[in-house]
Order: sequence, then C-alpha cells, then structure tokens
Amino acid sequence: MSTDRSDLISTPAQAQADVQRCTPNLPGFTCGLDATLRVVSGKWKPLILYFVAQDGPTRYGELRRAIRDVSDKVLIQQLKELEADGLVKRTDYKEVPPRVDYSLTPLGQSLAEALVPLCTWGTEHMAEVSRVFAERATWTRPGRQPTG
Amino acid sequence: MSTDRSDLISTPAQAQADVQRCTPNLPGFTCGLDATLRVVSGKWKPLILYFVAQDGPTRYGELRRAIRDVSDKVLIQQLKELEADGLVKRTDYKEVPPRVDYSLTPLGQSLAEALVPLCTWGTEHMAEVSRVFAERATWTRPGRQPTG
DNA sequence: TTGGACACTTACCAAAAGGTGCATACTTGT
DNA sequence: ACAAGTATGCACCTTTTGGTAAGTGTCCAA
Repeated sequence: MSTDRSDLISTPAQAQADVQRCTPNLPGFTCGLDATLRVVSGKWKPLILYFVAQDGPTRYGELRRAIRDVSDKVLIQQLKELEADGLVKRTDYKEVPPRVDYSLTPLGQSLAEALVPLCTWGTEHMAEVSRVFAERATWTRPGRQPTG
Repeated sequence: MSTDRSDLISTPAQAQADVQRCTPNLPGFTCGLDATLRVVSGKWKPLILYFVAQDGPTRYGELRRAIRDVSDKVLIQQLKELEADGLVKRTDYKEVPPRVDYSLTPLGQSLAEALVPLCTWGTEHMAEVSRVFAERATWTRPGRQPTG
C-alpha cells in the first residue's frame, strides 16, 4: 500500500480501502499516540511532569511558583487530572497549615522517560520553531492580516 | 536542590529561589518540551504526522478518510499549521480536478521519530489509560456527580 | 488584631479550538 | 443533465479550555 501510489484520482470506491488504517485498538483511542496525548495535553501538564520528574516530591506552592504564569485553579485542576490518570501521586500530610506534595507514580515516570525525546527535539529545533511562531503570530491574531 | 527537602513550610522568602527553574531558553518557550508540544498540539496533528510518516506522500482525501471523525475545516487547518511550522510539505500538482499531497519534511520526520516512544508508551499502557478515562467520563461531565 | 502563608474551592467570563453546512470550479461516469 | 469526486474557503455556532477574583479555615509572626 505504501509502495504503489501510481493511482492519481482515487476511484469512486477505494474509499473503504484506506479507511481504518489507524485502527482503534481499544474503545476511544485511535492509537497509542492518541492515548498518550490525551493524558499529557493540558497547557501545563508536561511542565508539571517534567518538573516533578526532576525534583522528586514537590510541594504545591513550589510548583505554583516554579511554573509561574499558571493560576491556582488550573494548576490544581491539571494536578487532579494527572492524579486521576495515575501519573502523579498526591501526598497529604494532614498537617496544619496544610502540607501536600506531588510525586510521579511508576506510570508517570515511564511517561516522563518517553517524553525525553520530545524534549530533546524541541531543544534542538527550538530556533526554527520559534522563528516560525514569531512570523505566524502576526497573521494568526484575529483580524489583523496584511491583506487590509 | 533535589537532595535536601527537609524544609517543611517554605520561608516567606525562598519564593524567588525555586522560581525560574524551567528557564526560558528562547522567547516564548519555557523548555524544549514546551516548544514541541506547541507544534504538535491540535486534535489531529499527531495522527496526521503518524499517518504521513508511515505512508509517505498522502493525498488530502486519503487523509480525510483515514482520520475519520475529522472535519474538512479542521483537517485543512491543521495541515496548514503543520506546513507553516515546517513539518509537512504540501505539493499541489496543479491538475484539474485538483490533486495535492502532503509529505513530511526532514524536520517533520525527525519529529515523527521523536514521537515513537510516546506512541509505544501509549500502546503499552493503553489499557490502564482507557480504564481511567472510562471512569472519569462519568463524573467529568457537568453536573452529574455521585455527590447528589 | 491584622496580615500572610498554606492548599485549595467556587462563580463567573474570555478565548481558543473544533464542528456544521454550504459554496467553489472543474471533470468524469451514468 | 446530474450526481459524485477533487481540495479547499467561509460564516456561524458550540464545546473546551484557561484565566480572574474572591473566599475557606487554620496557623504563626508582627
């Protein structure tokens, strides 16, 4: 299928042919990548994972200050989701004033490892990526295109 | 810094201490992972990359049918962004009826390779992930929690 | 006694992302 | 002549996501 591509315009049938290439292996996910991304998508999740992976158990306030621009609401929210997804473990020391920290579960650690290549890629190609983003920033913003 | 965590409640200062851990290397990105994710986030982008990586140059219609639940508008949109980000190359054969195909640039290929571990991770842990997601689906939906 | 730190929670709102459906211009098959 | 297929564009709308500002209860330090 990936060899012979001499067909130019797909025949009226053949539609069914290339459907189902990325076959759902389990209900809800189209493939492994899909599953993974559902779990890491969230504006701050990768940063959280990355930070906790490096620092080990991290207190809420630490994270809060470290991530900077994140708000309490969203940080908590993403931590909860990560916890619900079994990637981080929340430890409440039941002290007062409250003390809580977050660490990675084994699952979270394995994910963090799988993220390393992405991290590397990003670092290596950051220059190109940010250049492109800088340009796009101009015409991406609503209603400010060089057309008018 | 990751060794001694004997401090319990952070002192009124020290706030500045753990700030700036994930130091921005370039304007706009907090780290490599951040850069990468900005480029791959989009509901269908990873699937597109993955598909094109496997199949080589892929016609629009093929993608459209293969990805299934995606709409034209969004597919086109994501392809454009991927193109603008230098990950895919659009080839217009200027024929009529139109013929266009999409392939990976070298940059795109390198990214696709970096995605492999994520893919693997997702595949390996898909069972756990989807189980958790199934549960969450119940109480995540607005206003139907087991509390009431 | 006021104020800040701790880890959250809630109500409300804005922006981003995604989806629907119709339109294009041209060709091929029926 | 008409439907279907080619790769898109556009207007409009809903869903999802993220952000803001306020409040909770308990403690300690000034």
